[in-house]
Amino acid sequence: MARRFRGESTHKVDAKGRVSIPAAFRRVLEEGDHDWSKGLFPTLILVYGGKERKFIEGYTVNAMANLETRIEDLKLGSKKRRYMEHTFLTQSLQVQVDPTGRLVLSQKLRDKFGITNEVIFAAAGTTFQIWEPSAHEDNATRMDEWFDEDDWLDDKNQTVDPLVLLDMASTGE
Amino acid sequence: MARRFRGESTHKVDAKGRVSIPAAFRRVLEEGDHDWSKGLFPTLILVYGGKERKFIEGYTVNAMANLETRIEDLKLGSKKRRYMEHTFLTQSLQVQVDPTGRLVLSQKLRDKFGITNEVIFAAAGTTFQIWEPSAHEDNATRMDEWFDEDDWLDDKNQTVDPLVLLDMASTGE
DNA sequence: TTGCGTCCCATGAATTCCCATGTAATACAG
DNA sequence: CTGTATTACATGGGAATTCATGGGACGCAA
Repeated sequence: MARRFRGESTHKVDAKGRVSIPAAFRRVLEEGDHDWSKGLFPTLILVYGGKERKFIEGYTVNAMANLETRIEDLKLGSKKRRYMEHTFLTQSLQVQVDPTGRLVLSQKLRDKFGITNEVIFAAAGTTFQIWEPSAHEDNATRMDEWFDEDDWLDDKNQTVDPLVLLDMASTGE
Repeated sequence: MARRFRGESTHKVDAKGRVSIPAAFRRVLEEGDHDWSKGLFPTLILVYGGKERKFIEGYTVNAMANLETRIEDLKLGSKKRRYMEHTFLTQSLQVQVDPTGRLVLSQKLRDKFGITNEVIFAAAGTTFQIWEPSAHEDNATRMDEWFDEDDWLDDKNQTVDPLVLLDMASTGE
């Protein structure tokens, strides 16, 4: 399995829409671009579709190729397929990391997500997400609330480690 | 089963955030990194997510691969899964042991856990934890209190050996 | 021309690399 | 078994490199 995106960090967006990609993410992008070799600058795909997705999603070219294959497995002309194509193909764009490790978010993209002068990069395994900071915070808050309000608490109502979620699933260790 | 982390020890954190990893832990990290071979420096994963987790958790790459597999067993797009991804993937980072057996805790990480010039490494079987010293002490105290205040006491209300906890297994936690 | 995107150069800060030292642990010779 | 040589560990400092970020110049298109 290929290397994964990990971690999160905040980056400045300048007047031209340029943003530095976290160095650690660049390594993953390089590994995930079969055309890449040392000295070159990797290509990646940004997906901005999906009404409820409040973030721009970044894919390595390989990961996107994979996703495309899966979409093509859907029945030709079906709603499902059309929808997936609309979300992940139509509303996406291919960009290349520039020599200083940045990518450019066009004005249109920035407007769509309310991005002004900062974004948060958040890793999510095979992809990463680019968030407008306050949207990201909302999301984190909602997650914590969900976890706190639910019933993973033990008898004495003490907080519990997130790992309990795994033990409710199946396969013991 | 692979070698386990054991014991605890205190280490200095220098101005650059460098900390020596206890030598015994390094052996485990080496064994737990399938890519490692003599002369190389093992990779490990640090997890810093989880609102109630007052420590940084260190995983061998193999242990983390294992955890990821279990996360992937959760239903795609489910809250549980999102939460686990957020906690263990987004809020984590991959680091490599350096030639002198150290790792680096970034300023951001140190700030988040209030780490200044010392940390405590505490083994926990398949993982280990890095604590800010006073947080570690608080935790030890709380654990003792939890044990004392609960009902593992026998008829005469005398303290009991922790091993009794094992014999309650069937009762659930 | 006026806004937008691309390319090139610049710079401070953070991070990594390389080398050094004292001390503790271990091996070895007598 | 005992003093000494050797290696392993924990820690520190400075130099070299990478990162994140900013600015100017140029070309293109509406």
